[in-house]
Amino acid sequence: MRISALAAEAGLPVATVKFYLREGLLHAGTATSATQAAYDESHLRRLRLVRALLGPVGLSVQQAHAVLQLVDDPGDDLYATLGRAVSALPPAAAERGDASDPFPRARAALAALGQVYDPDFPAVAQLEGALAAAESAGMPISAERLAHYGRALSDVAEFDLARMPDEPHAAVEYTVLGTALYEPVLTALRRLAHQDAAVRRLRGAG
Amino acid sequence: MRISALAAEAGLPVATVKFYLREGLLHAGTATSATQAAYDESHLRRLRLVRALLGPVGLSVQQAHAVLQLVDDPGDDLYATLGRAVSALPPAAAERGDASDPFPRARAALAALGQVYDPDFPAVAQLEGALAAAESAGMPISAERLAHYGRALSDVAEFDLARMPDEPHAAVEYTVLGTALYEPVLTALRRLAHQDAAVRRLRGAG
DNA sequence: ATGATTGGATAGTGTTACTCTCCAATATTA
DNA sequence: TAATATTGGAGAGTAACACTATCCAATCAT
Repeated sequence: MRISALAAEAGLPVATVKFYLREGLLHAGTATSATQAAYDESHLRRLRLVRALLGPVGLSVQQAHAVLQLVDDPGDDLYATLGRAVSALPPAAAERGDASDPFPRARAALAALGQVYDPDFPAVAQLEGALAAAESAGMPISAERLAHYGRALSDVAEFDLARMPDEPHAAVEYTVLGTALYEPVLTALRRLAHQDAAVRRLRGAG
Repeated sequence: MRISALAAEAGLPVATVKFYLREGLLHAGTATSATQAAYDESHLRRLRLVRALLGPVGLSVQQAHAVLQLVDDPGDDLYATLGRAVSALPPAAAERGDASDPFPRARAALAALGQVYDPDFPAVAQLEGALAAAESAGMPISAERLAHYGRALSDVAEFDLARMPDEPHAAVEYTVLGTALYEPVLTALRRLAHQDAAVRRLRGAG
């Protein structure tokens, strides 16, 4: 398969495929001569993944590159790799404040939930940022709400973890792509559940 | 309070505050002369909200404008206003396909969950887009997983709905800002719950 | 043999979210 | 009151981003 066929199958302009090659989002084809290379199914699959990450998931090219690199070759330390990979995904995290207690809101929240607090895990900074944003926007999150949310999402996490593959490479792919691809599903489902509940409530009232 | 004081309190350059005024994200101050205007607490609160929407929540200026306009004056139809407001938030939705069945994946998913399917509600298109992205990236979402996620988020929705104010204006503000500000909290909590579950699992194994 | 296509490089485009500069009118300070 | 600073408003400029277009000599297809 040459580049024009690849681009056509993926539904992209050739120029865009070349751009992804240059940016390292897509591995090069096998050269068959000085001015020709062959592409296969793996390139097509990768292109579809790239499009999903750049489009619906909303990653930048840089973020997608970071994520794909970790999926392609995860290091020895599975735990650290997962942390790094997930930190490449939006939303943006808070900067760490006071050195002795960099993420006070997140620390308190996790303590209340009875969960591990590790300031080096990037999602902690994300939680801090999200809590701080809600607070500064005048809609702070109550402990009660946090507890409720935490319970619901622990439930989701248990489900996901139970289905995580054992083999490290597959585990990283599952975790990273699962986070990137399934989070939008979760937010859409939340909104729809809201709508559903609202409709039932209006019906009951009307 | 003049513009320089307002900007200083909000921690923003004066030029940026002027930019928000131009873009309609911030209401004008009350003019005290041809070249002076006074700003008050309401402007400061609004600036904090705008920063939260543009920063951690990740809205574009356009999206933030749309959201704020609906919060500022919601129409008569509460249900339609909420739909419109939430549709202004990311992630991007799928385009509707075949006219007779524009969102097949979302329709099937909602049927399985026993929830209302209304193709005009924008979150349906978001769900379709997210499901399609996962599928085309090679990680389709099983019915089992969807059911599990749906249950967990219905739980979240029930909690939120029970706390929704009765007065229409307040209800729109609660729903829209709640969605914008609390969704990042939910995704952060999901990631942390994963980490927590993973740590416990590694500990158990090691 | 001849026209089209390729990989590779470089430059250009449209969008977004600011940021800078300028202005005459007004405030503040000396 | 004179000198200096700041204001609201408008327009142009900028940096990052994700492509997109153009060009080239080498090669392929017919």
